[in-house]
Amino acid sequence: MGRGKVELKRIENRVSRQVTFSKRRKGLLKKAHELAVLCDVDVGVVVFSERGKMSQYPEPPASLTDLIRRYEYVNNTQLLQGTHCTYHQQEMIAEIGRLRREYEQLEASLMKYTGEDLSSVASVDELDALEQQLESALSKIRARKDELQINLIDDELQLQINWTGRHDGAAAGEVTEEEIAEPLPPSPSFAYLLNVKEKSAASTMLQLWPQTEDDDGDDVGSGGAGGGGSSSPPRGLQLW
Amino acid sequence: MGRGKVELKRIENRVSRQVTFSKRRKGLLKKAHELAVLCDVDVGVVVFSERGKMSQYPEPPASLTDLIRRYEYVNNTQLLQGTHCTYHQQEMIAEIGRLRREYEQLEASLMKYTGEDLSSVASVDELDALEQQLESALSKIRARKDELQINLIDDELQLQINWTGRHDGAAAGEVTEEEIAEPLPPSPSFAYLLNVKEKSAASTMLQLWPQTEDDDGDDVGSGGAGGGGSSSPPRGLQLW
DNA sequence: AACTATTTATAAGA
DNA sequence: TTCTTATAAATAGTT
Repeated sequence: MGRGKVELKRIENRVSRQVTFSKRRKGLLKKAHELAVLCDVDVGVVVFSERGKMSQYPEPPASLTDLIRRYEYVNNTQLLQGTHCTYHQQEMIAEIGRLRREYEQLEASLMKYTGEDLSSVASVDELDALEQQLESALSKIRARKDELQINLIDDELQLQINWTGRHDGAAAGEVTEEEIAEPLPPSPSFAYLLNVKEKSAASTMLQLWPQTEDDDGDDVGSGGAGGGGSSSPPRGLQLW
Repeated sequence: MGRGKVELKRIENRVSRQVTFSKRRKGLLKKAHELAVLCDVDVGVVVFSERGKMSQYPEPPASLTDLIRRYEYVNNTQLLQGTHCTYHQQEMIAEIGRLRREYEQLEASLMKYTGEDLSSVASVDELDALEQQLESALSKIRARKDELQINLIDDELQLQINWTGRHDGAAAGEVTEEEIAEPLPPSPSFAYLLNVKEKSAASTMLQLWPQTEDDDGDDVGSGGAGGGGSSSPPRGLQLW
């Protein structure tokens, strides 16, 4: 369904494959939900992305687990006890490899921008491009600086006005508040590095625990690494 | 899709429900298959009819079982408790955490140098410092550019001299060689990212395999869970 | 991420 | 169940 037929074979283009994956995964989960609701039956779906991220229907792990139990019962398969650490370990090893590679690339980039190591920039053209980028960065930085300084001046001005004019504390607060440079918006695009919420940026992501919306439900077993840590994170199995 | 919209609620008519179930189950399994093939990912589906009959994707129970195993892993449902796997896993988990954090920091730095995200640079002083660094980088880049260009000119000059003067190829080679920008010195300080030689830089390093001379530190994961791989690597990736 | 031309899926009817 | 057909949905390619 789309601008052309697709033959049923692996999409070779990495990007198309990824895009198609997103679209179709969404579609599949929707279909699963519809089937479950319309026909009042139990449906379970698990999808692992190429990078190992898992999606599932039904949403909360609990139900899928139930389904799996049922599946196992039907199959007389007894596998929730196996001694299979291997698979997960493989994933972790792969993850570590990926992270190292990405880290390396990033570090190389940084070295260029810092001028610390230009050895990877062999051509004049590349140097030109880099130069331009740096100049663009510089202008942004200067703009930001100006902005900050103007804010400071504004603030002082407001302060003076408030001191010389009426002494209304509340009003003063509101006035200055508006233009204060947003202090550290939590840079959402990197959230995934700490947490597992965001999807887009995660070129490198090994899902070590299930994704849930606001979560709490997953009883992954407090045990884990540090053992105790029950207080701080509301999400359990916080490994680091 | 059909002659009328359907609202997403249980179909009350028993027969319609049954018919719809058949059709949609078929559709769902087809979609699952397409997703799996097109995007080269693992997909698992289980459907229980009202009367308890089970359908699944992939077809032979074996594969779905594997998927379920994977699901169990991802959910940590029994991970981290296996007595003998635990130690290495803990190390790997810690390693992954470290790498992610370092990656994050690096990425944030890069964003500053690129000017893409200055939100973490809140003070004028910091901006000043950044500005200076960038200017320093720029001057290095320009120096490097000049150097390259001079080399080019030198080369041409030498060429002309060699053409007009004596035709001694070897001598010409030596003269120009001196100033040619060192082509990609292997950036030793990052060696640890690929290999495990260097110690100094390794703020983040988990030894995953024994140190050997050459090595290509890539893709550890190929070996699959089955892992009969006693033959291939002479150094055996002895992880646990 | 949004758009749209097409292909698919499927509801209803036979 | 299966076939047909009108229509709703999904989505491939594009921007």
